[in-house]
Amino acid sequence: MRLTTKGRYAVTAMLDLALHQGKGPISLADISDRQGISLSYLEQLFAKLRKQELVQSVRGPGGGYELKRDSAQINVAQVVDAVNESVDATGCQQKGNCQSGEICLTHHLWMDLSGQIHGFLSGISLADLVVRNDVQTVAQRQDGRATEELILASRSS
Amino acid sequence: MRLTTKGRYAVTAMLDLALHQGKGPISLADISDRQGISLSYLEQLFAKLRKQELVQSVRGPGGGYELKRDSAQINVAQVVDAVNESVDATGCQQKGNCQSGEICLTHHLWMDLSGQIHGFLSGISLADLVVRNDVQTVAQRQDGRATEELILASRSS
DNA sequence: TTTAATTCCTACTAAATTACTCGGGTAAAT
DNA sequence: ATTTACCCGAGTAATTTAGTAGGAATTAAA
Repeated sequence: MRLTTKGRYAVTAMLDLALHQGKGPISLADISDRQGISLSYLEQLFAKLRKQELVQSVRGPGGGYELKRDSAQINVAQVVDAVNESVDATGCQQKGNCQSGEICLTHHLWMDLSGQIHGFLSGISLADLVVRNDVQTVAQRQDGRATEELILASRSS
Repeated sequence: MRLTTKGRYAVTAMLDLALHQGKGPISLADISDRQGISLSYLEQLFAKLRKQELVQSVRGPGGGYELKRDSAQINVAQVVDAVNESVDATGCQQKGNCQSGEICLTHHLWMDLSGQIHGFLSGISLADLVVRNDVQTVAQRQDGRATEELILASRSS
């Protein structure tokens, strides 16, 4: 079962994209600033997200990334799956060869858990997250700070 | 979120204990043979399980481990928690300081997921697992093989 | 047409974690 | 006494994560 910073970063970045939808492509530099994720690392994650056709890119100045589908059509499980291998709690990638070719004592338990997690995460779309109160609050804080930094930067120039 | 071989081994070993309950203490060597887990590694895991008072030990010849509580009173979440730090999907150990002291955009999502996983695993006791068909089948295979090996060993001596 | 912004791509690396091994203890039964 | 088993701490190889580095390709705008 892998659910580490990698998967969390991916979901966070995708949610950032969903929140700033309709303003043209969003650059990874913006996401990096807002979410505090290293730019190079974001590039690697978005390479995978693009392969899975969850985002599309626009190159050149003013370019960036956009969701390839509507935010209601992208769920959290898809995003995590795109960057991790899978939301899988078994040790055998569900093959059932966990104990020298045969299934181990707890194989079905981990299969059930995997199903549970996948069911939960696939039931939550980016659109669902966007309208959540806690997400709105944090997003406002992040956008506010970004604006603040812009003002500070323009003053000092 | 950590759910790796470590946690799976712990649950498997505890289930082995539950399956062979009432036959006196079970040695780690037996569990190692049946479940294909390194003996030394099992020792480390059982040190933690003992600290959490999930098992008790009997030293000396004929010794081993027994469940400290009834198998119905021990759930899978407790076992995983005993060896991993926790079944926690957040990156901040639920402290909410994920983004430079404040909560990150997806904090509540991972809190919810953690709750979901914990709820699922804490709803399954060792006793529940023991009576499952798939567990029974594998247990029979494992016990059968152990007996077979005994016969082969006695023949070659 | 140059410049700058941006994605794209590959390789490398530091830190952490996992999944062990090793070597010696300590307690208790025979 | 000897053996069986738990107990304990240190060390280690492999893997993964998280991130760096450097550059090439693309394209909008100056």
